[in-house]
Amino acid sequence: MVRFSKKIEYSLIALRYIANAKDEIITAKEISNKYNIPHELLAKILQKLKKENILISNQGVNGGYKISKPLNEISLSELIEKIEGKTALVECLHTDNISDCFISDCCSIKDPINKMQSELENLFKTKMVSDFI
Amino acid sequence: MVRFSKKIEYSLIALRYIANAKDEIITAKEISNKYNIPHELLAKILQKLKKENILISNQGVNGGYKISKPLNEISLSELIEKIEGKTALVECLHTDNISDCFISDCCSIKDPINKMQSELENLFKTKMVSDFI
DNA sequence: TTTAAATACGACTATATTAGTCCGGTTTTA
DNA sequence: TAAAACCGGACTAATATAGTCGTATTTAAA
Repeated sequence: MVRFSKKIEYSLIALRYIANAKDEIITAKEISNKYNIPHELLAKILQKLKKENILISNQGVNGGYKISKPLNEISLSELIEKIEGKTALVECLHTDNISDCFISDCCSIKDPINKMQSELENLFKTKMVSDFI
Repeated sequence: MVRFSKKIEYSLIALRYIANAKDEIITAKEISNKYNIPHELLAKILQKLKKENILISNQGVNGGYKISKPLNEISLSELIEKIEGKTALVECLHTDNISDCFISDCCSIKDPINKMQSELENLFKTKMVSDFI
């Protein structure tokens, strides 16, 4: 019910590794070899992190990735959202279109779940990626 | 990444409904009709809740379910564990057999994730099912 | 004592999500 | 110009979740 996806797990591992290397450029291959992470999958994740401005990339031979900002400035919340997109605790919260939820009239559990949602989000906002190294 | 399963959602809806009915006996059919929840699925969930001593059941004609203890004595944590079983944030934490995790030597993210796990568990322990009605 | 309405239980199927692969590109350095 | 890296999208595989089906068993009432 609450579980990090592989993408998040691999992101944490990779970010830690790249950050530790300071300004040295790190290739996807190096990380995937070291941690036995499928190369193509990791490559995708790093590309995403680059697109989201968490990493900086160099193409071509001797290319690779560098960290673009300190890990204590990236919250778990931000990482999850950028990797997986926004998610909600229950489906009917996902869309603003409440009418999608055919039990909305009689279903009063929505509001408390909403509150729960914020509490979780707040918790994830206070956790920085740097806390996971 | 963090989302209630339908089972949890349906459990909350059903528990609330049954608890509100006080000592009146409620059938799975009544709830599934009212909230458009697949009957067989809800029935299974109620049977599980009975097995876990959250509900009391009567078989036969005029049978159904009653609540066995106040909802403010059932934590979200307990409900989730009883419905879905124990889960961990990342897979290698799931089993005690650390050696399963082939990156355990070099993967230092495990401990912080463990801590995160406890924080989430604590949060879920403080939330009672009664908070969701 | 039979029937109908309910729970009980396990096996099965369908759907959705997640994880991982493949392939054809582009960029860049040696 | 070749090799090594990133880039990107479509595809497949594996797993988890959601839902169905069939067959018992129990029990109240006709």
